[in-house]
Amino acid sequence: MEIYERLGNELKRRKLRITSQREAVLSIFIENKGEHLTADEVYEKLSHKNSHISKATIYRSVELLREMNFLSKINFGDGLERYEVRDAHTHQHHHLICNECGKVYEIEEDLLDDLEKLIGKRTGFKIVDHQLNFYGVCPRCQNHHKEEIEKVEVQQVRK
Amino acid sequence: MEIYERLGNELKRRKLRITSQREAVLSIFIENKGEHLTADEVYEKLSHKNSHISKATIYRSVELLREMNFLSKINFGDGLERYEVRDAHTHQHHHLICNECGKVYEIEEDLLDDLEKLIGKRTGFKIVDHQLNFYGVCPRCQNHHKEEIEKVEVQQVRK
DNA sequence: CTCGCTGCAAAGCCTTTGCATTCGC
DNA sequence: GCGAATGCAAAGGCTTTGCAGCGAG
Repeated sequence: MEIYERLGNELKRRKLRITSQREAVLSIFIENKGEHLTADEVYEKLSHKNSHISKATIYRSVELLREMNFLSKINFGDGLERYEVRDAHTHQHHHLICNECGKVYEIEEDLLDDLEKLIGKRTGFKIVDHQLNFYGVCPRCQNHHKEEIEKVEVQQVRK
Repeated sequence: MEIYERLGNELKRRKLRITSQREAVLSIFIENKGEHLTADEVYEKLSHKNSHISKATIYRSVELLREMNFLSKINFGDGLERYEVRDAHTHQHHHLICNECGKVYEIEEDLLDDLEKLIGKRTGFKIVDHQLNFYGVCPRCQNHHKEEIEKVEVQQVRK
């Protein structure tokens, strides 16, 4: 089923209204699949499309879309709340965050399905979602370090 | 090695100063192992010990302690930055968060050591940390749901 | 004695809220 | 037309920052 149709159905089911703003906010996430957008970034992207929706409405919409499972909330520890489309048909994916440059890489496969089931069984939790972040230093930043060390060594040799 | 000694050494190594405030902040985490404290909670716990340290200093200290790997920063999606002691000798643990009551449970074992190594090898990242959160409904809240449903059914039968 | 650290208050930023107006149904 | 949703501006809450004074080395 098409996603905007699903949105309409879900809103009806909850006796909420189908508004252009709600559809527009969802459209930004669909057009930017794979990005982890903050409310402010959604606002900017909408502005560029000459669609002026107030920030208050964006905050209200992303939270609603999350409750209806169209979006996932993610957090990379930078103090901002981010959201991304949640596609029921694809696997969950995870994030690899570089502590130095802040860049976020994605790991496409979901390696935690079995783990999730196991933990659910063992704890009695009805688990509906998980979020896994790895933190480290990406290859690029590792190379920069090496270069700096080499520079220092060269300078010491020159002394 | 004792942890305050490690703190002193690490501060010296970085040519920073050993202050009573830094030790006091770390002490709160040691005395509250297993809790996930916000800056404000640290402030409150210090006040109860008649140790009045300004919030600014607490924010600066927890961030420094994190950089030095004495603390881990964790985020449960409630808009607050939390920290907990990071014990090099014990395994990492994960969090199980109830979407209804907000309670956080801990899963003691670390199931991701191998996964971390695998991903490091495959991506070239030098991974130093990971954070895994599961979200769902805890057994207690599931029971409340059942009771509510039963209530409704009983009322319907009575009609 | 020097320079880093702290405390205080103010500023900054992201997010939420109150309320009048608009608009879906 | 009714009640929900939006927009605006203001408020709220957590965190950071500037700067004077203090204190570790």
